[in-house]
Amino acid sequence: MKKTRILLADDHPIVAESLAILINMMDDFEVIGTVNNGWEVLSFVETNEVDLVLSDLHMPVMNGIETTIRLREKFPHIKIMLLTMSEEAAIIKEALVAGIDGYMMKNIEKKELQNALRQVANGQKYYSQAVVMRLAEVPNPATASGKDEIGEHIPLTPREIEIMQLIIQELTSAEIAERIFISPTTVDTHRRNLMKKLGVSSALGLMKYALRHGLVK
Amino acid sequence: MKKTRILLADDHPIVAESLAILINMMDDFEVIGTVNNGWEVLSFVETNEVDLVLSDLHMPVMNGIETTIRLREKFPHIKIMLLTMSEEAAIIKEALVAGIDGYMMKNIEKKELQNALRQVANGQKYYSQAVVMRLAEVPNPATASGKDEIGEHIPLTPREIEIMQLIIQELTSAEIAERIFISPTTVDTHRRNLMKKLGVSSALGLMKYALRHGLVK
DNA sequence: CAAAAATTCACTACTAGTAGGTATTTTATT
DNA sequence: AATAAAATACCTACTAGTAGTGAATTTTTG
Repeated sequence: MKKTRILLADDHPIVAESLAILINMMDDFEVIGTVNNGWEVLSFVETNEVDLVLSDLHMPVMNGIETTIRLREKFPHIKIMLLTMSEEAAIIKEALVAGIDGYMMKNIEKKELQNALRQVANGQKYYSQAVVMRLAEVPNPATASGKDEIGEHIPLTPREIEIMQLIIQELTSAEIAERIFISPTTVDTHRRNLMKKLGVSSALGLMKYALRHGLVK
Repeated sequence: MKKTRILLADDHPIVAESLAILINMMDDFEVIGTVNNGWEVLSFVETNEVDLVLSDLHMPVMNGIETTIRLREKFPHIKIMLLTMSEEAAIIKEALVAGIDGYMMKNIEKKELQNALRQVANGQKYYSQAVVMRLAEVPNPATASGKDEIGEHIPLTPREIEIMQLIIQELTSAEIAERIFISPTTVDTHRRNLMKKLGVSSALGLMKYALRHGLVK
């Protein structure tokens, strides 16, 4: 089986070297070169057969995104992954628009890196959890704080969920009763039980809860 | 090597069946059961050794997110992946908050599914490209149709917007009046004008409009 | 089977919201 | 200054939702 030929781009020699060692330990990849910036990437691929570029985002002469865009123009078949310290959403989005094949944080483990490389070499995309979390504006469970905004989970019965969804569809209690063949007073009972359980005092409160907990789209 | 035991949850039998066949063709996974909704997931895992739940998002009795939350409480070791048609950012975010291990569109290929399953079974997370693209608010090059369901834009006055936001915060007309130093009857007038303008007939309708048009977060 | 949970229904009472109409004052625009 | 748009305010009337309590029945669970 032919090894995937990787070009490393990083302005920190130590990082590049250790990455090269790590990758060369994998038996389906080989690092065929390391360069220090985007310009060198472009000139390297002119004269060498490269399958995948694994690049840092921040580089002195030409950064990873700029490099991606230019590489895409002349060598659309070459895969490009960014390996970076930055988690800024704006930057991640730029990279995605530029057509990046993968985006990872530098704190990943060997195994994950291998998976990521395989996936991208295979024509798929790869984005690490931290990237997705940042885009979703969800605090990274590993990195930070602890409590999240969703609040505790309160168990609702199937019937309650059903009725809540109908309430949110703006049906009146009478209409709900007709729809599911129960008495209007029963609907009101469920309604009150729901509000009491969830600690809200109106249909709006129910809707907010439902939205936060994915009970409705 | 022990196979990873997978439980499928999907309310469409055809989907579940074909998925089961597909997965059973992989030699490191086996489908040990298929169920139709979230409740059945919860009862199934009570009596069976399940390593990974591969679930649809939209299910009649209990949807994928709700299921995730409840499963996390009692069986934190079980991996959960959502396989769905929905690409709505809000839903994806809910799923992430709920602690989902993977999120994929239903249009993926076998190979990608296998990668995803391996990755998650291995303790990592997996998110398909469409998911990340949606979160980044980048139009998916593959899917990208264009128009979305936002509907026409109706001009609201600043005061109306202000009052609508207060309504959505679940303040009563009296409270709103007190807050912004006008008469309760005036608040009611704005309220009615809003509903008439937007063609809705309740505060819930107002909230839905506000959500669709980004007037509230 | 027995206990617990869920679902069902009814009664009363109160209140906030919905619906319609009308009218004055203030602010913005030409 | 004149007109249009927005914001203000009140009236009546009706209705749907909110709140408390109590209880019977069915389903689920141990």
